[in-house]
Amino acid sequence: MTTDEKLALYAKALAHPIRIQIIRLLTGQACCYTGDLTQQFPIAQSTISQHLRALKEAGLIQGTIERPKVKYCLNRENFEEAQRLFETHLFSDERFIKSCAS
Amino acid sequence: MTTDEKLALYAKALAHPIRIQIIRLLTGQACCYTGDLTQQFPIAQSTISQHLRALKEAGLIQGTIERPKVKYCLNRENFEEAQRLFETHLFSDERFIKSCAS
DNA sequence: ATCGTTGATCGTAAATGTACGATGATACAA
DNA sequence: TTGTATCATCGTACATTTACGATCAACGAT
Repeated sequence: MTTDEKLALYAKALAHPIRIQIIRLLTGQACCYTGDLTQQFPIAQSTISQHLRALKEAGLIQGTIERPKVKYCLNRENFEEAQRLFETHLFSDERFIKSCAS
Repeated sequence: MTTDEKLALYAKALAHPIRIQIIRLLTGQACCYTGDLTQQFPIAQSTISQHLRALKEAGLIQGTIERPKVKYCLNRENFEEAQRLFETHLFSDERFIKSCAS
């Protein structure tokens, strides 16, 4: 998978306000449970679960079972990779801006 | 529109490899024409045009007519806002990581 | 053994995204 | 006027996303 494809997948995982809020929550605290989120957001539990799966499949979070709950944390390694990709491959101003081609 | 919604919209605009590549191209040079992109990418011209519209509607690029071509540039103001939002609202490590709740 | 709690998964409907070829619009050139 | 070049838009087909309620699975408690 190319860098651009990776970047696009991370961006896709973040392309919904609920998922942004979940990620923001998890950068501000160590972890949370599915139940915390279903209380906090006015959407169905099954929809929350879907968003959590999207974030998990993108590698941005990980869940561990703590019966009867499931605890979610940031996957710090991948989250930092995403951060690094955005910063160095998209937002970097370091490159010389060439004059207009053709 | 909330900050999270803005972030999600910017992320959505970036959620495709072609659009990532277009943005990357435009951070490395001042501008490009639609024709440059249709040559460079192995997809139909109408599809390129669609991706350009998505980026334009998200505010990340802007086009100006230079008959018979159309010149696209980054919308620096909004692009920097996107950058700032990602850095300060998503990727910032500055906040204290609280211990696990509930 | 049955119940209760928690959260994932299924089935489904509506909306959105992605790709293509065809067509339309604009203005310059012959 | 009739082409030519460039790019947007239309129409369309297929896939994906998003949302919901219903159901399932796991396991501790009664």
